[in-house]
Amino acid sequence: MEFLRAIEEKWQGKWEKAKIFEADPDPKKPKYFITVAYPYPNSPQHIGHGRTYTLADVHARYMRMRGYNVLLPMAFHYTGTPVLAMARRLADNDTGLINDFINVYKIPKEKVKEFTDPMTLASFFHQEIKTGMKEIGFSIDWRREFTTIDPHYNRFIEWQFQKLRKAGYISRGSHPVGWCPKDGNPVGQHDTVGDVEPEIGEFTLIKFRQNNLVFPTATLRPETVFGVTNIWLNPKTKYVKAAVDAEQWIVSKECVEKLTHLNRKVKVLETFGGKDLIGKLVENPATKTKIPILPADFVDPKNATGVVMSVPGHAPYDYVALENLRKTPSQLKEYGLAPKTIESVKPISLIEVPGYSEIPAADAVRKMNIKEQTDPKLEEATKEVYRHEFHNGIMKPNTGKYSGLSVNEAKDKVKQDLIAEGKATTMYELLNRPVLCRCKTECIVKIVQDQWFIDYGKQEWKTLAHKNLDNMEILPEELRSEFNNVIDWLHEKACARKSGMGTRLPWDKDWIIESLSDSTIYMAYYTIVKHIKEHKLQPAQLTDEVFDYVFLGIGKTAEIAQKAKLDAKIIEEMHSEFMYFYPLDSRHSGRDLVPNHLTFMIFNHTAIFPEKLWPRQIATNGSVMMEGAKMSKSFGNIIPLREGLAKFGADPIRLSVLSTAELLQDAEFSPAIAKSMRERLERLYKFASEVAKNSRNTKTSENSLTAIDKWMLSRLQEHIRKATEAMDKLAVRKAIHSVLYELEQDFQWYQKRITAQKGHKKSATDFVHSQVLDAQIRMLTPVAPHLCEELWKMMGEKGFVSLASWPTADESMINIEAEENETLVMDVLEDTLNIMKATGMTPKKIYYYTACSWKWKVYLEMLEKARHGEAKLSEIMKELAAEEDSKKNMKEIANFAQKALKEVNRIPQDRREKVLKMKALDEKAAIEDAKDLLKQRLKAQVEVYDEEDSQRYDPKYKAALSTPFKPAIYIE
RNA sequence: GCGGGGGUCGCCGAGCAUGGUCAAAGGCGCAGGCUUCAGGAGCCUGUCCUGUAGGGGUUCGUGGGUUCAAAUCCCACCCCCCGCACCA
Repeated sequence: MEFLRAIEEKWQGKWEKAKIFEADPDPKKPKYFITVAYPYPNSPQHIGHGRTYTLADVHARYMRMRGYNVLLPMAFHYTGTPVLAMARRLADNDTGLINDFINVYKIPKEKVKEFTDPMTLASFFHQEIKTGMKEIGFSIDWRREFTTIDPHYNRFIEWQFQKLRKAGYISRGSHPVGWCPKDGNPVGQHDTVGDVEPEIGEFTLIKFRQNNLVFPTATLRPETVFGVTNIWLNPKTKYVKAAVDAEQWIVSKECVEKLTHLNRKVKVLETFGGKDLIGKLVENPATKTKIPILPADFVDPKNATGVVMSVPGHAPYDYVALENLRKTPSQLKEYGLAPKTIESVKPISLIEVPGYSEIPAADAVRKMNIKEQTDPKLEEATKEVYRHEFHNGIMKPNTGKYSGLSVNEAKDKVKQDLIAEGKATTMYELLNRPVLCRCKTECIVKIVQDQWFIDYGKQEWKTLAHKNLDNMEILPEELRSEFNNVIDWLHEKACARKSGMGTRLPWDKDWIIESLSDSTIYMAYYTIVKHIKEHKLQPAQLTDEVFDYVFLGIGKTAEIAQKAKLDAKIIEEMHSEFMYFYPLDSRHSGRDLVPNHLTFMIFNHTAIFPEKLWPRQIATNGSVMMEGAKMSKSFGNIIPLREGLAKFGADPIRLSVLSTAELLQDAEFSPAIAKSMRERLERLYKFASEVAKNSRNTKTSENSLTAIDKWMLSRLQEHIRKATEAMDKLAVRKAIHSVLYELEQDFQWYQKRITAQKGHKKSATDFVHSQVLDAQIRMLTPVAPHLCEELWKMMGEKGFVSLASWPTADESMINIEAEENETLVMDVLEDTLNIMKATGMTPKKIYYYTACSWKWKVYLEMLEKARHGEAKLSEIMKELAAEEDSKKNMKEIANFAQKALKEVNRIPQDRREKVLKMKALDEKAAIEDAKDLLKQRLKAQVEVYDEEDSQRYDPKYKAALSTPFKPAIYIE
């Protein structure tokens, strides 16, 4: 362990000193520009974060070895509420959080106290994260580092927003948000107790009237207005009569504040108990019928208006409440209701649903055996009825012009019509209430006025975004359809808030641009920030005109430079560096950013840059699981990255997060995995040391290589090919498997073979070893760069392996025959073992009989036929019969052909081609060659004969059973 | 609801895009053996059923279909996970 850490530190030092990851424009080299979503410095990074960044680094390192001038920069996202919220929670003495900081992150108590200041907190974690990134060996060009609250960056964002505004993509309006009335702030998921997302829904308020008095019943199913039999009020709670805009409404007392937040003018005129209104009649605006107001305890005054229309035919709650009322005459009496009033209230059926009776609500209630209106099962019953009615329900004739429509269609039509006729209005309400703010106050819905939006809903903009996406590579490709959907769905996105850190809207300084909106095109900023720092430019010098020229080539440099009090040369330099590195070749992030940041990036690029500068690739990855649970702060199961590095080493951690899962999947991490990775690397190191000792100056001429050497080298090419193909798709797991495990398997077979083989030349072995190791080290470098640098040096190579080239498969070393021979040996061994198992024999001597030449000839002819479709026995027999020399043993041939044909027809096409290319195999020689190994593994004597060998020992006449690729076997 | 991903031999998990070499990689677990003073670990062998000759049978969520041939292609259904915003 100490040893690995020492290596890491050593090479990180060397890289930094040699500045090998600092990328400047180089016209002689193709460039490759990779960025990863910059981190929020509000807590230390953990191993989960490490995955995304490591993947990006591996990508960068791979492309560098493929000969590209790779730029991988990094910055820090101070914008918005994450940093602020963290500081505030600490200031509020959130003990859980403070404990995490002290115990999990091992931050000194004294230091944590200082974190109530957001800037102190941010800059501390900024450095912490940066150090971690260095310790894990990311190949970042640190000269380009910045934060999103740097005044220069603010200028850049201002420029971006002016551009968006001029393009007509900024709009303003009001929209509903979850809101804490006490804090006076919008609440999102992370602001609520239990991290619940406030779900905002739109209720339809249908205006039942009593003369001029409006009873706004809140419903999510306006189409059922035709089945209303009564209105429910909660008799035990307070209601008010209030002037709402130009009308007089009856609503629950609790509703008043909500209406105010929804921008209605509300003035309470009178307060009274719900029971005071029981028994009064109101008119249904849709049917003009007069219906009574009845009492129901299930009515929640906190939900919407607290006034509810009753549709007992289709709403289980209403059905049960009505039944309850009917059965308790005492209640009727209490509220002065005549039994006759109740008797006349009968469920009305207005929707026809297959599988249900006239009264679906009654069916559901009976099925679930619900007796009381307070039964929680009613929730489920309601959902069930609704689900069926929504999908399969048809409106009945008693719904007038909606008759025959599906519920699905009628729902919206009824709503729109009622609103248009002034018989209804709408009200936002939380669907999953109660939602509690962290301050324990119940949240409500507020309509925020004059909110600024980026209008991703614009059709022509969507078209551009689709165009970009269509020409982009998406890794993994499976997510493309999700991007397509997100582009279609997005609409106005609130882009500024009144609090937090960041850039102020240039035209309305009260607002601060929020973090998902100031992080959409910043990749461009990396290409110029180097110059800003180098020349110590002032923010004021970065005028909109300067940016226009640098990024878009608009204007004349001399004029711009003069106005900005800036050297024209610097503007040119920035422009050409931008033009060199842009467009962005690859964008990395966690897959959770697909529906927001990544898609915003696409949109904003298309809005601001010409098509040739749009991003070319997006690569996303899943998260890291720790013992089955997602690694995240709230679960308390995190391992801070730096702690992991100290414990397991950088290369093992890199390997761990990338080798256990492919892009889309979540990766499993555990100390055991990290440990086994470390051991795997240590074994490689040990082996490499051995090889290094032996293979200095290994120069072996090709002709001293034996079959098994050629086999190993041939296999090596296949592994190189596979690893390269995998890396091109960022299937790092696959690549690692190919390089580390599959290659290793072949290599172990090779070792077994040469160990068993008497007199295998050492020079050949050394040559093969060094070939394998050379390729293996190169291919492992992107994932385990530290160890590989060390091995590289050990192998006597000069310079950095980080800058060496990725190996390419050498076609000339691919040896089909050697591979087929070896496959034969493996098959023969396996078959023999199988026979031993089936018979329970312990063999003394084993005889193999390889197929004779005519069998091969027939076999190959069949293959040739099969190449152009299925080979037919009759055809082949005819042809064979025509041939002179085969006439003598037609019966034998027919026998064999029948068996072989079955084989031939199920061989895949590419293997057929291979076999045809190399013709008959010298099976006898192949087995002879592996005789030492076979003897050793089978613990028996081994003899090989050609089946037609007259000298053969064959007491059981097995030889005739041989077929190509399947020698006959006799064991005694 | 809308959208996305997924259901593989005890468990985890490849393979499915380009159907055949798939009873289906690898790891874990389990069983036996070797090694070690011991502990850990390492190595080897086995691990669907069945068979005294390399074979046969039944498997890849469920049910159909296409094909000489399907874990792999098509259709329907069931189940699980994730996202739906002003919040990163």
